[in-house]
Amino acid sequence: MKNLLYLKDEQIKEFIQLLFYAYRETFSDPKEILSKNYFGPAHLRALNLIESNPGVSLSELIFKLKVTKQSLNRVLRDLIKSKMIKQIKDETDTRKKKLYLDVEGKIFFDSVYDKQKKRIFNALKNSNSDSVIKFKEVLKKIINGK
Amino acid sequence: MKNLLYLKDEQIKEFIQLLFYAYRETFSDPKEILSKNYFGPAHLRALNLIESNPGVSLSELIFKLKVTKQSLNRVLRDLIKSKMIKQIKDETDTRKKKLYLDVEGKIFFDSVYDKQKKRIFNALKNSNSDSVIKFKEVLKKIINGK
DNA sequence: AGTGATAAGTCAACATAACTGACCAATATG
DNA sequence: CATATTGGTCAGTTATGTTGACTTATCACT
Repeated sequence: MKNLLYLKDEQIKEFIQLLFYAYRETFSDPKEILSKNYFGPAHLRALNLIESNPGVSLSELIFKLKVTKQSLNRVLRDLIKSKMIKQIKDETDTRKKKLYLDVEGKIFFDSVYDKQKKRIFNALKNSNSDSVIKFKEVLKKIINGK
Repeated sequence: MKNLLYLKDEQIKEFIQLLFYAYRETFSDPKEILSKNYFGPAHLRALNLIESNPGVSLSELIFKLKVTKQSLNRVLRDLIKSKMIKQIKDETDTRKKKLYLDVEGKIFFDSVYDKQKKRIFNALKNSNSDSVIKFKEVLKKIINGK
């Protein structure tokens, strides 16, 4: 625990590379399915987040994706036009519009997720529950810490 | 080991989200330093790879980054013009040009890496050597497997 | 009831980084 | 010599991001 000698620059640099590859590969898997519907990586990122956070508002989505609302709006327009997502007014604050996958979107996302899932599942299937939890903890520390 | 009941869809979906955030945060840290030199994320990805793989050729870099040579060439032109990287002809195959960080590039990369390092280091400093190795193994499986 | 903040949406102009396709030159390899 | 490979370029296009300005509706507060 106390011995940090193994955490050399070369190790950390390798880590940075691995993060890049892992992200890129995971988000490249459904590329063909997406392009059939004229969607790109930006649509995938939005779909993933809306699916994981049903009822998320536009401003929350902007915060999570770290893009401008003008940029995100273009993507959401496409997704709404093709019935992938729907907006429902928040009851308590009617300014807010909550975003959900629409019926077609759920079907579509299933096929998208199926592609992404395989890669992660195969990587984790030989790890025990404890390793998976630890893995997530480190990822969360990377995200929250600095 | 055999019990995969914990590997539910929700867990895997969370994993996919965490990979997105972890990649984005790690590669956002040096944004300001980069923009001072009129560099963007594409330059960072190239710099990271050339630093980790000194002597890499253009075609190898294209393969690693999964972009077209036209796209990569624009980025490399910028980096060469500002003396960040240099090209050296391969002795055995003079068609190939090996890419290295140039003197200025090494100094510049140090400041870039310093930003990226903190996030990873802080996330891993409380993990033991064994966890770090396991973490890398899973990342590599994600990259290579499908 | 009025003021100011917030949420969503839009228009326009622009920058970055990706793409396709068509070429060319130098060099290596059979 | 013929062909493949490596690197480089030009031109045009697309996707996704940016800034800035402005509107509308709604909420929250005094």
